[in-house]
Order: sequence, then structure tokens, then C-alpha cells
Amino acid sequence: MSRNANLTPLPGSCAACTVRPFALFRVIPQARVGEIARIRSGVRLVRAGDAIMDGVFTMYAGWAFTWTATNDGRRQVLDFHLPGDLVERTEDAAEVEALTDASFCILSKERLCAFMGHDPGLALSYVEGLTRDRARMRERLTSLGRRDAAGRVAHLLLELHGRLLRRGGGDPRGAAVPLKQAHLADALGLSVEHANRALAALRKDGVATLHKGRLEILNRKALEELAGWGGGTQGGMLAPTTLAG
Amino acid sequence: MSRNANLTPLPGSCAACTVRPFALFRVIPQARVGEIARIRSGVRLVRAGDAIMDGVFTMYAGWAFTWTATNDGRRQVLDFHLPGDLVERTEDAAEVEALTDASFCILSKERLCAFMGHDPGLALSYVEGLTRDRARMRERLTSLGRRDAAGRVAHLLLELHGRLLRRGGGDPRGAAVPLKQAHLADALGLSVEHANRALAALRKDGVATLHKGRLEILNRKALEELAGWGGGTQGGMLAPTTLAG
DNA sequence: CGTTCGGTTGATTAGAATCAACTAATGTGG
DNA sequence: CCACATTAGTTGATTCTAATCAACCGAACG
Repeated sequence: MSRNANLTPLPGSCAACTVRPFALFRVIPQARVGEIARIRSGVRLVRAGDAIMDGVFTMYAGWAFTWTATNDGRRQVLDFHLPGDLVERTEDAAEVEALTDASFCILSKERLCAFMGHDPGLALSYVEGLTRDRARMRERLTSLGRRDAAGRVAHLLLELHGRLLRRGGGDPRGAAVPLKQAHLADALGLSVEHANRALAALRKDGVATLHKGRLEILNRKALEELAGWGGGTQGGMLAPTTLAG
Repeated sequence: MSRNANLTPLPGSCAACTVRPFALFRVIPQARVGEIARIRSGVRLVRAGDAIMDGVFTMYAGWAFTWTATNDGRRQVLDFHLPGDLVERTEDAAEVEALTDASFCILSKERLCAFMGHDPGLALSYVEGLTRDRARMRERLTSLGRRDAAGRVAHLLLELHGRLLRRGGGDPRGAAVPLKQAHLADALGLSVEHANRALAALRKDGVATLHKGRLEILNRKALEELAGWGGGTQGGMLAPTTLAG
């Protein structure tokens, strides 16, 4: 297999961008898409496992994740980034890494700020994203604080499934989820072995499976039950729109 | 003691507001403070334990916290709100409750949005707050995922101490921290008994004490060691300023 | 002056980490 | 194309951390 087999190039123009309807710039009407060209400062294709050093970018294809190392050398995965997500790599402790081969569109922080300064709609879109991020972190906090291993796994699978569905990926019965068990474990505060056992239990009970990069939901009711799924939509205070979550 | 003994009234004008330097409106120069009067839609004084139903408000005095109930009736505390913090009570599952007697300034969501639409600086200030919230949630996620009980307690105490210091409360050796052990436990995903034992260990080892609403830091080095304290400042991508965190 | 709430302590149990193999894929170079 | 190496997933045994259960104490309060 060629070294670049899975690298998905980006379209040259934002007008043709397939993830824009789910991304920061969704609020820019098609007629004005030309104006955002100056904000883009480049594109990048990276391989699974590569560290991403760019400051602000929009995922185009593939998955990435943000993580941080603890003092004793273990890893906490803080969030997963899907196509359309705006990602900021800040200077602090957190690292960003490509989970699969991935491509993304790098933005100029400066010009983005400037543009938001005279386009409140774009600023609101940015705020929406942050609000949703916070809501997701809160959900995860509840998982790590009060759910057992099976519940945590179930909840994360439902979260990812929902996010994928909202951007047109997968279907009600499953979706492409390229996570390794180690990612699950590190996101959920579990050991790999225990994450494995939780997953095995879901499989044995005919609730869901995660195999070869594919999530299959066999019994949604049971999965939601395990997860203590609130079903909650997470709309931001300043977010009347109902786009990608 | 009178029923209203601890209720701190707000000043009539934003110009005299003692928490504004740490709050959303810090970016409005003193000369233009008059303009934000229209955004305020009222003030409220509440007693410890009261549920807060207002949508968007700035804490003026006292503490509050946001929490959510799990299916099995337990509680997860998602965040603590200190004077100067902007708090949004969204429709979803999360509740906001006064932790002490508290007073705050209610904002009109609509007029706030409108104002931010023509004042990018205010929008940025709002974004800064959200970014910091997210960073704090990520820190906490790391605690719940990868730190043991003592580490979680130590980390939260340091976080709160830092936030208080930055808004002029307390001193390097301690601060007023009105948390009950149950709040600690519910924020950190521990049972009350276990939170108690962790606190007892800190006390026994001369690291820190939390007693009668007061945090005393006896050995900061040791506390940071336990917490795996990264020390990291958490500046937002769009946040060049270095105000309250 | 009894009640309640917050805090403390001990005994027991349960859930998850750790340690230790081992198997199944995936991938690579000869 | 095969042999070997590496990564991902699986399983069992053991240890440990934290939850649960059960009292009990002390201070604040009404």
C-alpha cells in the first residue's frame, strides 16, 4: 500500500468544502465564501500518530484527539476531533495528535480574530463551538465521576455516534469509529484491559460492538440504559441554530 | 442571626462594581460603563441552597455551583462559580445552586448578544471566559481520569486557591473556601467518606487543611506534588489579556 | 436541650488496576 | 510470498483503591 493511500486532499476552494456545513464557517452564505479565503493559511495532510503543531485548524478528513500526560507518564485523552471540528492547539500542556491519517485546513488566528471583529455571526458560530465543547466536557466529567466502566464506554459510544450522525456520517445502526481500545481507555480513565472487558460485556449482551474501526449499535435502548443517556441536545446559550454538535 | 445577615447587596451602578475588573465587562473602559446599564436586567440575592433559575448572570458575592443528577440519583458537581464569574443556566439537565448566600447581577441574553454584536472586545471577553471554562473542565477531566483521591482533592484546592488569588481573595497561605466535604466529593467523583479520608491525610501530613470554610495551605510544594500540578496558566487562544481565571 | 447537619472512623465489599501470558491481526523486509 | 516482528486485542489471577454500610461525635440551631 502506498504511503499516502488514505490521505484525503482538500478542495482548493471553500465553496466546494464538504465539511463547511458543519464547521465554523457554516454561517457564511455561499455568496460570501470568497471573503474567508484570506483566513485560510494553508492545508496539511498528516499520518495517523503524527503530532499536530498548528495553532488553529478545521478538521477536513480523519480524526484527531487532544491529550495530556500526567506526572507518572500516563495519558488522558481530553477530546476527539471529527471532520468539521475547529481545533485549537494551545501552548499549555495539551497535545494534539492525528488518530487516523487526516487532513485539515489551517487558519490564521490573527485574521480569524479580525474577521470575527466585523462579523458577529462568525463570532457567534465560534462561541457556539466553545459552548458545545464545554457541554461535552461536562458530560464526560459526569461519566468519569459517576458512571462505571460499562456506562462510560456506552456513553462515549453514543456521544460519538450522535456527533457523526449530525454531520452525515454513519446511520442509526452504526458508524465508522476508528478508535483503538487504548483511546477509549485513556479518554475514560480506565486501564486498557478494563476497557476491553467492558467492551466484551457489551458484545456478549448484544448491545454494541466496536470492531475494525466500525461501531455497530445492536440494541440502542440497552445502550442508552447503560449510559444513563439524558438524550439532551446541547445548544449553546447564544446558539439558536441547530447544526453539528 | 437575622435571616439576611450574609446577603451582600450589589452597588447600584456598574461603575462602582468591585468584581467588574474580573468579570465579563472588564473590557469596557470606565468612561463607557454607562453603556452596559441596559444589559443588566436585575439583581438577585439568594440563600445558600437555593436553586438559581436565572439564565445569564454575573456572580457578585458568594459562591454557586452547577450540578447534574445521574440516573441513580447521585450528583455530579460540574463547576464552582466565584464572584466575577459569568454563569449561564441552560435548559438542559444542569442545575445551578447557591453554595453560600449569594448575590448576582442578571443579564439580558438578548441585549448582551446585541451589544457583543457591535463590540468585538466584549465578544472576545466572553470567548475568553468560555475558553477558560473549557480548560478548567479539561483539568478536572484529567483529575477524575488519572488521579487518585488525594491528588484530586489537592488539585481542586489548588485550582480554587488560584482562582481566588487572581480576583484578590485570600493570600498565598490560604483563602475562604466555603465548600462542604460533600461538594468536594460530588465534584471529584468520590464518596463523602473517601473525600473525608483524603482530606484527613492532607491534614495529618501537614499539607493543607479545609476547616470551617477556610483553606489553609501548609506546604504548597507537597500539595502541588500530590496534585501533579502542571502550574499551567490557561490563556485562551483569543485571549491576550491575563485577568481572572 | 434535643435535633439536625457536617464531619469522622471502622469493617466489609466491589470495581478496577496491575501483572502476566497469550492470541490475532497487521505489517515488513528478505 | 513467506517468516518474523510488532501492534492490538483478549483472558485470568491477584492486589488495591474506593464504595458501601454502620456507627458515632460535635457543633450549630431553633
